[in-house]
Amino acid sequence: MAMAQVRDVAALAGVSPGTVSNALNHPEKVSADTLARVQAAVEELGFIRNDAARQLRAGNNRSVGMIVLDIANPFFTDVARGVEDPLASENRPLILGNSAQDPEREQSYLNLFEEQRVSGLLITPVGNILDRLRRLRDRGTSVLIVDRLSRAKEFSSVSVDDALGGRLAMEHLLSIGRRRIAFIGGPLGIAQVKSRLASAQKAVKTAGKGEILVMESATMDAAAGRLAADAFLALPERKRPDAVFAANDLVALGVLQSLILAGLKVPDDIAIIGYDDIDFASSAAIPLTSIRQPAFEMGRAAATMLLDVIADPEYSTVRHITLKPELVVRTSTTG
Amino acid sequence: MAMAQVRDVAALAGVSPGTVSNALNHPEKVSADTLARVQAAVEELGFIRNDAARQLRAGNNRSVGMIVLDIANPFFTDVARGVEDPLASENRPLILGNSAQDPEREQSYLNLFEEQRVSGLLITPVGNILDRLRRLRDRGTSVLIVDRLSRAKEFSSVSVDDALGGRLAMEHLLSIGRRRIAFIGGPLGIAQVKSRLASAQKAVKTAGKGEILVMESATMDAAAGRLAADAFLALPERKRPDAVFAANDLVALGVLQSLILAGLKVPDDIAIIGYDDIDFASSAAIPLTSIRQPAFEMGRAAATMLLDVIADPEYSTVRHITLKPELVVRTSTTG
DNA sequence: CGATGTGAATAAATCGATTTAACTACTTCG
DNA sequence: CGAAGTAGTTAAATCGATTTATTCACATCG
Repeated sequence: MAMAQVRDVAALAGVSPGTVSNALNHPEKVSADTLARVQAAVEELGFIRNDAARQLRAGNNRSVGMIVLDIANPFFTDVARGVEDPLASENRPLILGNSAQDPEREQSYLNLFEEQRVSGLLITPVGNILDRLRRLRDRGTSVLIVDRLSRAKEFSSVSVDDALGGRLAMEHLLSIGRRRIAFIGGPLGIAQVKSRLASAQKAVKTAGKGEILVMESATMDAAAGRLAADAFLALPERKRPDAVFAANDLVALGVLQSLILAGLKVPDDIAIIGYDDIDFASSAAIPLTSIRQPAFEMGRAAATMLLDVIADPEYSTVRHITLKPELVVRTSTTG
Repeated sequence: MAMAQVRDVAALAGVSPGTVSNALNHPEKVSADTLARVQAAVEELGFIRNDAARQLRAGNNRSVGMIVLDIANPFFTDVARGVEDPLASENRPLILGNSAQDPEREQSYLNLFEEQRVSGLLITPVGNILDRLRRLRDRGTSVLIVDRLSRAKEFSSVSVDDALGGRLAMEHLLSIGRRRIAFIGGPLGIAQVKSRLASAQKAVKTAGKGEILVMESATMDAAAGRLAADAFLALPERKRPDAVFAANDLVALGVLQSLILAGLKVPDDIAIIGYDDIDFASSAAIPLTSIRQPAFEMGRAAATMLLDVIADPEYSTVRHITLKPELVVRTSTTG
């Protein structure tokens, strides 16, 4: 009933507590014989070490904290899955927090992680938390920004090239002969959305043909897509766009739904391209062309890089990894 | 640079470390004056307590561990979101682990949680881990099973009534006049699937009309749905089912996709009902009728119940909460 | 042969907060 | 007036592992 401690293990194995600790953490410092006896004793007593005590003495926590923007968004769960593996293989627990885009929740997770003295932090920031991040870093926690190019540039980051994504989408639509293109997404204040739109507009300018109709939305879900689609469906037919560039797949699916309901043919009447390439893009009634964001790979890269920094905080310099999105062509643009 | 400790705070506030601790943890035991001075000192030094030390002395960890089956499944992320709130309001961190249905990963998270002496554990078990759970419980961790009715009945649980769900689905299909119904899902070894199918069959027997064609699938994703649909589309028209009961929404969406591609009308030719009512069910090209599983509520109920048990482990008895699923009718069954 | 070195084990110090028991300075009341 | 109680503080013990400095036994070598 009473929980076994090192001293119990030591007694059973006929050695001192210090030796037990060595057997567990530095097996090479211990003779083969004692190692075996200690392991047997651990097994017999079902000893599980008290991590709080270990941590207090050793000073460092093995776990890594992660704060994601929205756990309900498949994109972020993919990132999280990518993070898991590299950490697991170093036997480092991942403490996952969901800020749900709420700066208050973000703060409270930061408090938690600071109290726990986590060795690393992966974060997609919401609020203005540069100071907090600096303090964490000064106190020994390695910090890495995910899916944002930190403006301050003082923290390493892993992100996806939104400008490239916007250009790919637009060039594709232009290449299949579309000229009146509706961009749906928002709010435009979000860096990602802004960047995708800007480079889409630049692509139009470069090509010297086509025009973009910006339809800002308040959210980025299917409802927003339906709303926008219904809006342009109300226009006289010759004023309607012949293609839609949706800032994410949820919006694109909403658009698709409205168009089908209205009896229009996709892509013949209106082509649609989404963004993210979530699983549902390919299994939609009309499979959706999309810009694939390497979410899983981003998580993996972030975790790997973080582990490097943790291993050698002094040596490591600030680095920014930018992954490339790619165009995935499906039926919704090339029936 | 050096991290502030209680003793620094104490020195600055002109009190003893013990008083600082009291001010932080039992404010009522301290005069208003000292409380203010301590708080000011904490603020000034940016003191953040070392949780490992706290935990070691206090003996208990505030955090709660959770092991989900599959973080990529929207159903489980909804459960997790439901869990978050009640915990957050008691200021208890949630450590989220993803077993990905792998017993090994499950074990490694159990090890972690045991080392951390988490105060509570929410788990949807994969492997045979009754012994581990018992040990955890004996050592003071409150254990609660999520989305499974623990066979052993010795652990409290929160789950959804699959038998009711299966019946609701089948009664609905029968009530709109469908008689040849394909059940698609699998593997049939999974308790949930088995239970949904069994009660669907029972509903047929009770109604005295209709028949069920069981199509077992290896997985529960859109691809499995497409596969099954293609299989029955190959049949001569009069042998085809007039309705599909898919064991989850992903499968249902796959079926829908194949049917539309084949030029069939949903629901006129074939009606479809899914299970889970994930977000994408309502935003599909043809909005999907489904059995809504209260995932968020289940998470919420689980967390609330767990907190009760943690608060009073002696008093609390084993309880099993079973939530009711409900039928959500959309276009895919009643065009 | 005595000095030096090496591998293995141990005793004791330590991490940083919380808690217990003891102490003070005041009230209250029989 | 002295006993008993109370509110506020503090000194010191404590949680359970890891680590450091030390000891010990034994081998190696000039």
